[in-house]
Amino acid sequence: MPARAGQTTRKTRIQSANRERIMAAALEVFSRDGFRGATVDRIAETAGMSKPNLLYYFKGKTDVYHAVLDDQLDAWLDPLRTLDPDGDPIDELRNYLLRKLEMARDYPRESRLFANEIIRGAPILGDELAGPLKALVDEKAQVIREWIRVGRLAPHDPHHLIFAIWATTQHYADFDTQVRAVLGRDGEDRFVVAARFLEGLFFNGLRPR
Amino acid sequence: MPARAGQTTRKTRIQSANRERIMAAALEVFSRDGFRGATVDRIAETAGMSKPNLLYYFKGKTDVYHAVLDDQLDAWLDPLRTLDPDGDPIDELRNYLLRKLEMARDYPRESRLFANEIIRGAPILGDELAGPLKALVDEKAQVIREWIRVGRLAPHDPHHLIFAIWATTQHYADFDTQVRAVLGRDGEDRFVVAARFLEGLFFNGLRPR
Amino acid sequence: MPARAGQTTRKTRIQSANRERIMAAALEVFSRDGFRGATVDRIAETAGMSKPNLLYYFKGKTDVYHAVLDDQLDAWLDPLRTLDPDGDPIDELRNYLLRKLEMARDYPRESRLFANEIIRGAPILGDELAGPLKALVDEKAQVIREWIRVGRLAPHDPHHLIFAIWATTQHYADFDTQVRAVLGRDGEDRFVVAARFLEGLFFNGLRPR
Amino acid sequence: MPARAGQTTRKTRIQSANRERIMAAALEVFSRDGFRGATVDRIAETAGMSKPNLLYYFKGKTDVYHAVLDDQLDAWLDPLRTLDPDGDPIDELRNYLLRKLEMARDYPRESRLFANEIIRGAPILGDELAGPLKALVDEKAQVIREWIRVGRLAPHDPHHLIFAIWATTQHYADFDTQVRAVLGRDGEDRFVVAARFLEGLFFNGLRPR
DNA sequence: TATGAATGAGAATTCATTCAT
DNA sequence: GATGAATGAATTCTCATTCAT
Repeated sequence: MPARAGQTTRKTRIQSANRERIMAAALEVFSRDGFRGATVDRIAETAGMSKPNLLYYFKGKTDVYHAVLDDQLDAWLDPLRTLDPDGDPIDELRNYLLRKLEMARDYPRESRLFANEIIRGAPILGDELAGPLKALVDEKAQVIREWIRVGRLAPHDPHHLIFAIWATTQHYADFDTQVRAVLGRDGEDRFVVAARFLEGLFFNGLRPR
Repeated sequence: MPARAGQTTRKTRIQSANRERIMAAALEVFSRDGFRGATVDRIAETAGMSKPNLLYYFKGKTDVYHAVLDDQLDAWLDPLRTLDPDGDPIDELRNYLLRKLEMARDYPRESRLFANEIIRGAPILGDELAGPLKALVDEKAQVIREWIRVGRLAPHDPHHLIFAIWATTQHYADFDTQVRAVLGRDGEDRFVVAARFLEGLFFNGLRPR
Repeated sequence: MPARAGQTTRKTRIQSANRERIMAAALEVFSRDGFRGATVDRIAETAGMSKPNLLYYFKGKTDVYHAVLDDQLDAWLDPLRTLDPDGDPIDELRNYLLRKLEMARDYPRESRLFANEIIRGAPILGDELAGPLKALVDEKAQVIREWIRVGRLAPHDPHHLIFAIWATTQHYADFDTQVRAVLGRDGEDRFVVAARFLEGLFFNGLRPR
Repeated sequence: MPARAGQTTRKTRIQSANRERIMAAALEVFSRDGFRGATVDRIAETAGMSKPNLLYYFKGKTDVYHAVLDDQLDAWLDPLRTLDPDGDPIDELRNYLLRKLEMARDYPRESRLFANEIIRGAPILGDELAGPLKALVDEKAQVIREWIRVGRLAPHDPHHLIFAIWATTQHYADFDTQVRAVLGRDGEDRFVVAARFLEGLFFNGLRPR
């Protein structure tokens, strides 16, 4: 292997390793403090590097923020993409619901990152929402609509159904502080109860059958 | 009545009028920009007064923030308080749900104010959540539990039911940007559809009956 | 006199006094170090105030720079404006030349300020040059052209004549360091000699008559 | 020739080639942005090499600046050196004047480089001005003085005559922005008109003969 | 020689808060 | 009560220079 290739590889490794360290730190800080609340200093410190060195890898605070959002968006929307038109409607939606809940449990920072961004009015992600996200949701709404048409699902507005799944699951990440405060320290794991509850709510509703 | 008393009264009136102007402005600014993003300058400007004058009425930015949160909290929790143990369970919960949705429509700033606070980890409201809020929710959970016990409601975890109502309704305030982006400009008023959808979801569930 | 008026007056006085202090300091610093070389810190220090206080009066470094340029431009062009079409051509031009030389002697900072700006490509003053300045020069060029037409002045391009007057006089301000270095410490006051020389050069030329 | 020697030779060639590339880039950047406004990054980029590599050839920004000034100074003063005591005074001065004007046209960056340096107070070139430059000017002033003494030139201060030639010619490089703005887009080439004008001014003066 | 990586010292600007009247 | 003036503590970002290879 020629020296050049070796050099290039090592450089690239440091580059990507450092970019990843920064983005991990940025996820941590942005999700906790929001865009305005976050400081480059804190991100650099969290990433274990000097501020100017961080700015060697990213043009500025906004650039880092942008990169983190972009980096996470795909993974964040992945569960919805897997909703299979050919699967069993109840199974598909249950899986989606539970997978979203798992993500709220396992990736609360990502959830809060997006929550912060959207509450702010999505200054960065605005186009992404109106473009790719809307397209994806519209597509899946059509799937749900078809399921309803063939009588395999009770008739409900499909867009708002998706909103409801987002809202109820991400609530356990975004509003975790409140959930914990209200539930107190005792009792079963909140995510286990939440899973059971949401399944019951979504598929059977509150009215006794 | 002596002049002194009159003066005092007038001062008090100006005092409370100005405090209200400030808090209205602060609600506007804090809900839009978050705590860190908000500036005292902006609040003062929105309130139509000078910054030092604002700080004559409140000790500092945090103090204003505190006051606004406190001021709104009662009104914010009011709907839950009206949940009547002696009413019809379905009616009571429907009313609660719809009232919360109306509040998301009519008072989105309050919703975002609390959303921002809680996502940040409720640095100010922490005690309020673990104290009065938990007490209120526990009390109403007991009411729901009783309704379930007597078979007038399908068995679901009452705390998580309340979370679900909060999550699904406040979603239309906090994540309004995303909701609008996904729904696009056409179609029926989103709150009308949301009301119909949530009623259907909560009481009947997705499974065809 | 009502209290209001008194207050307003005092405020205005501090305001304008401080703005003047800042602009005097800025003239000093910008003319010495150029726009890039100047620092707000230095200007503030020279003005005897804190940096944030300076920024209370001006939006930023560029704003101060702008203000100083605007402030000086009028005075700087004043001599040219006084060129009187009805006066004696030789007298008028001699007066203009000598007045410009006096300004180079008495206001070298202003001269260098503009020199710096124009060498940089006149990023701020560009429009001013192509607009008002060009108009003024064109007008006076017409006057000179008329003097030539009636035979009271040897035929020379009037625009370039004005350039030559600018160049030769401002040279003693802008390139003072070089002038002093070349002339050394001894000898007659350089401005006295310059005045005599320029008068001789401009009106008689080098060729023996 | 041994391999070692060949290598050394090649290195030296690369060395001097790179030093020249750097200095060419530095001339470009320093003349445009001034010393403070110029960045090593920009010079390196313009030279097509990395910043650390540039700093391998020069100790620092100041060192590059120094080198460029030194490099250009000789060429810059060359026209004055050619002023021939034995030539025809009018011809000699005309040639000098026109050659300086050509240099302003063809090497405006060099002119601006020195202009910037001298306006700043010649922090680097100071000694050069008071030493070699003064000596050269004094020598040529003596030549001019002799021409005057024998009546072949009208009596004018020789130092200031040289200043006037510098000022009027370099004006077209240093203040090019202003010259263009005032002259507008139309009309004859400004250097052609300037040459004709300066010749007329310097040798005949403004007063009709 | 050459360069990717790293950093300390600024520099501009913002902002909560205080001072003085 | 009200406000113009003032400031210290950040905070973002730039840049000359050094390090390590």
